[in-house]
Amino acid sequence: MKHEEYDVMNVEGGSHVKMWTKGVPVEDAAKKQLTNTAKMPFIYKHIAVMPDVHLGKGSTIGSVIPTLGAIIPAAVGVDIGCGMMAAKTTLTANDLPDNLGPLRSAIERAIPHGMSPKTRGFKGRDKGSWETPPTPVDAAWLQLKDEFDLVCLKTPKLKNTNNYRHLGTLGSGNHFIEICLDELNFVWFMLHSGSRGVGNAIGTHFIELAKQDMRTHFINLPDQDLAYLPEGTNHYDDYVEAVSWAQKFARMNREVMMQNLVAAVRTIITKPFQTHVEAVNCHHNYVQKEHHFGKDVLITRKGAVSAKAGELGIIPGSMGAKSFIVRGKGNADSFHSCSHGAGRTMSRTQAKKQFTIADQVKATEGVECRKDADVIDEIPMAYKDIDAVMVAQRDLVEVVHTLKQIVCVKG
DNA sequence: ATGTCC
Repeated sequence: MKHEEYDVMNVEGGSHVKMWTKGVPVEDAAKKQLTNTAKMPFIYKHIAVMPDVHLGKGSTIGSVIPTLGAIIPAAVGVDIGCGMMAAKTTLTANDLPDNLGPLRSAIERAIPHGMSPKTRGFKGRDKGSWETPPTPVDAAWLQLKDEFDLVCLKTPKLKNTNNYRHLGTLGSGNHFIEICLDELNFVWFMLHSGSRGVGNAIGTHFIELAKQDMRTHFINLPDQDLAYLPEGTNHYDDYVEAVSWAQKFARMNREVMMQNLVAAVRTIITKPFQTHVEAVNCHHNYVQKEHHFGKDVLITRKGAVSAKAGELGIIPGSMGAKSFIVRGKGNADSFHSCSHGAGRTMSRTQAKKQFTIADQVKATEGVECRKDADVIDEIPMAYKDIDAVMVAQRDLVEVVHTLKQIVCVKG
């Protein structure tokens, strides 16, 4: 008899919750949130929970929510299409300079990062968006522009975002750009970012519309952020179109950044090298139509990665910890999914209270990165043990490469 | 996560 690698939580009046969390801690508050989501009448089969699960807004981060006939915009959230991209190069550790500082500076100069204050003249400059977007941005925007005009008709505030000037920019928070070494000392480029201002505008617009629709139809919910859009309504159709465009923007955002990252590295390392020897570009915060157990359904992955049989994905560790390039095993019960990281064990506020700059310096030894007060919340000790997380999902993915970061740029 | 016109 096959040994099941997941635990099952039964929810009265709701669907099952299958949890790949053996050997990793799960907060009670996260279980409560999963129970609320499982009670929604349009959940298809069951909810799948990844080992990095933790409390989110409305529903947990680190979960896969299959739905039939409705969509929950707050489950996708505001950073629509957030995800990872990684590319292997022909460079090895020996090709890198001893001092990695100039390499980090070159990346910081080449790729806008941090917030984009809309007010012009704020502290004299706008770090987070392009003043004059370079050629790769124009080429990418040409593929997004026509649909952008259509989505603007349904999401008016989209016109007032940075949109074009945000394409190929990092953002802030836990978005980052890294140079890593794999187990054979090959150099990889890796980055984490999403759909910037446009996904935020689309996400907040439809989350608000869904909440309004619930009030109009007197539908009571255990949590306002489980407000949904039923299939067959205009709002549903408009959201599906808009969310899909934001996801396309996010994927291209990462591609453009990767192009500019490679160009920036070439200004420092003059030895010729090839890139994209292996390459992965995956969302971990998105919704799309997929086929599971014989039906076309909507799969919302909120902090989870697609892991079809043979499909490559990226599971980043925290700053100073290992990251993994993984290959999916096509596990049907997980709706072909895996975790999107280690998962937090404490809030950012708690981490800043509990740890010092000295702790962060020690934890990120050997990594060329910021070590100031503003990045203490990213300290590895605020995250679950990545090795335990990988063991808990061994029937979902296998590890192809183990990466260790040596340069990290944060927004 | 975004951006400070909520």
